[in-house]
Amino acid sequence: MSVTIREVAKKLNLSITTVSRALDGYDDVAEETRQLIILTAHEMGYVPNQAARQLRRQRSDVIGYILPAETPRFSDPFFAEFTAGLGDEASAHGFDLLVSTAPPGSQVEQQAYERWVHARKVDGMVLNRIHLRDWRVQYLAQAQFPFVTLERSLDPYEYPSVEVNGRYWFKMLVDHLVSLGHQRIAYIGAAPELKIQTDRFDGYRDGLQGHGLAFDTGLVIEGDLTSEGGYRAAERLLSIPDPPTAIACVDDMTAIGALHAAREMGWTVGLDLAVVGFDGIEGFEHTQPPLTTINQPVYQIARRLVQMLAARISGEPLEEIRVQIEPLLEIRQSTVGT
Amino acid sequence: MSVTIREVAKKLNLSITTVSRALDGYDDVAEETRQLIILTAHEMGYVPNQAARQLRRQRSDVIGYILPAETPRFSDPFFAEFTAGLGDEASAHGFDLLVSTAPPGSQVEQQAYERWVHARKVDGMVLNRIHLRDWRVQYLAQAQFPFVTLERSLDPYEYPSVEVNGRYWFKMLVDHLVSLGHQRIAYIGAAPELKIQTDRFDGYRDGLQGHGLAFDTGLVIEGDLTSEGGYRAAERLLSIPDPPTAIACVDDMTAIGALHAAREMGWTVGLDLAVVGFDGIEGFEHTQPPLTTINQPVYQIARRLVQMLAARISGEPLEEIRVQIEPLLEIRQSTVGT
DNA sequence: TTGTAGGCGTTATCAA
DNA sequence: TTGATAACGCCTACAA
Repeated sequence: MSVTIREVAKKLNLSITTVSRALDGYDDVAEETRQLIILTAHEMGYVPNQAARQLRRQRSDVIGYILPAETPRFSDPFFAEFTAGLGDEASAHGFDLLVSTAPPGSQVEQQAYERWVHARKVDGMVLNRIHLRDWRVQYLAQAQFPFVTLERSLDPYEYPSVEVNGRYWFKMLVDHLVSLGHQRIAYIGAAPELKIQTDRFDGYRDGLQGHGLAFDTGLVIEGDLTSEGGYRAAERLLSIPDPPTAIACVDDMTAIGALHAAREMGWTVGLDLAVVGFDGIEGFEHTQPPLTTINQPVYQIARRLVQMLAARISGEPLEEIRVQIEPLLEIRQSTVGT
Repeated sequence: MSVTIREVAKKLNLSITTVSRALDGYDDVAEETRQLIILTAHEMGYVPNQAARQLRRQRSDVIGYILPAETPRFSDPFFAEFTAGLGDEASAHGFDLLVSTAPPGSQVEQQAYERWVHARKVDGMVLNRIHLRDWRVQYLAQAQFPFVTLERSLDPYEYPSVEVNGRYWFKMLVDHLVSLGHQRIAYIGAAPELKIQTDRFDGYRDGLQGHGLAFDTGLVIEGDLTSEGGYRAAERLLSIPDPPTAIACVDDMTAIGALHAAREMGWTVGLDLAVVGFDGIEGFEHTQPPLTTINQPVYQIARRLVQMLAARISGEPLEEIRVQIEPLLEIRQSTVGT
């Protein structure tokens, strides 16, 4: 076993109280004593036991993130970039990051939240892929447990969040497509209970309506936020008698799949077909062809979330509780191919 | 605060012992009592406090991974895929994954190891980017703390690891290049203390020697395993009077940078210049042009490591302590462009 | 089959 | 400035 505070105290003929306080930097320990303690503790290789400290102080200095995915995929670039931001900013605040993965709405997910939140394994949680009505938000809000979210549910609670106006910016994408002359614009979406789906789909319809274009349910397909889903959906869309000239995808992963399908079916994306995504995932500017998208700074958003969470945990007031992030319309060759 | 075992016991007029045992599935509790306890505990929303349990049982059910990077980048595809494997397999064994990031050899790194290992925040550690002599390996081995590594240091300890024969497979890359007629083959490497650098560089020289090609120090540059490093190195290599016709890169990220630099300088990679990488990072088959590389299953490797670590932690014997993984030579257009 | 009690290693209260 | 001592919540001999 490791060396305990008791052993350090015994060696110095001091009480554990004094040792503890010296090490924690209280000012009611004689400077001389403090130096001696610090030195000896270091020499003996003393490191405070985290479990004991945690039990006593009622906090863990850990924040948690449970990746909401059917099949656990940290390697999805969105999650990778998001997790990166969480990890980096957490370190900066003296927190460690505990991660896991669970299918949304599953038993596993509930148990994970219980184990972490209720059992105090973490001091705060980060959520994304929020649902219109989200049990996680309800659970955490009711438990009065610190948490932050990317996007907000409709549940009426006060909690810090970062948002991007998906409706407004998706409309921008449609505007862009229309300005290029497109009239038949398809939409590949996601599960209807997801906040981003609702928002972006609304933006899609706003866009059509704004230009007097008819809304055609035959041009709307539900994907699953993976490239496979995008692939299958695009395959279907491009096989109908009167195929669309443009495909607007709810996110970049979906768009990648659509690009892939289109290429395989002999279309030249950027010329006879336009494809757009939403997210601005790093690295996706190198797809073939480069993808037109709404670029939101995922990494920065994650860091911002952790900053807010840290403030929440330490009880500091937040200047802004609902942060609005402005993304950028990034026009690339998937819509304006040479 | 959350509800404690004591409150459950009080409510049922039972001792906490009985409650504890019933919940932990011991068989010396009357079936009737057990059912009642389980029901009430659930109703009251009781979840055992992790800190207390951890303090008592002397384990945390957490495994740790500290990302060895100068600047914290979880979004580097290698780390993303690696972390993905760790997280997924950890879940499967009932472990959570604690992640952080620290510059190799830094104070921060040492402190992180102390905090996690010595202070028992984790039950085991996963290491990669191993050095020829690696203080982490020495530290953990001497502390008799469970850990596993991707690649092995030369330190003489017994510990589970997964390896890929970098020397052998890098030679395969060179063989491939030579078979295409290349005579001036450059090498962009990494810091010399890294095991992968030594191995792969040895393979590079083996390759040259095997074909009677001279080793030219002017064609060797040290990169840093980032695409920026690869970019700068390739820029220099392609600016010398008698530039190489092929560039072999120590890893895929470096190769991406090299591709980028070459393209910007007007070379057509695959035709007037060949570029190869090493790692087989998922998604890099879509670079422009697709990258010839040694494809090692990073995700699978990570999972295997966690399996071994889990066995180590629970004290189960390991059938194999040094696992050798066979990667694949993946020939793509960066060497055989159309 | 159930209960009592000690201790895991800290921190914090209070007294000296 | 320092020291006894009581929690924190749980598990587990051991006793009943």
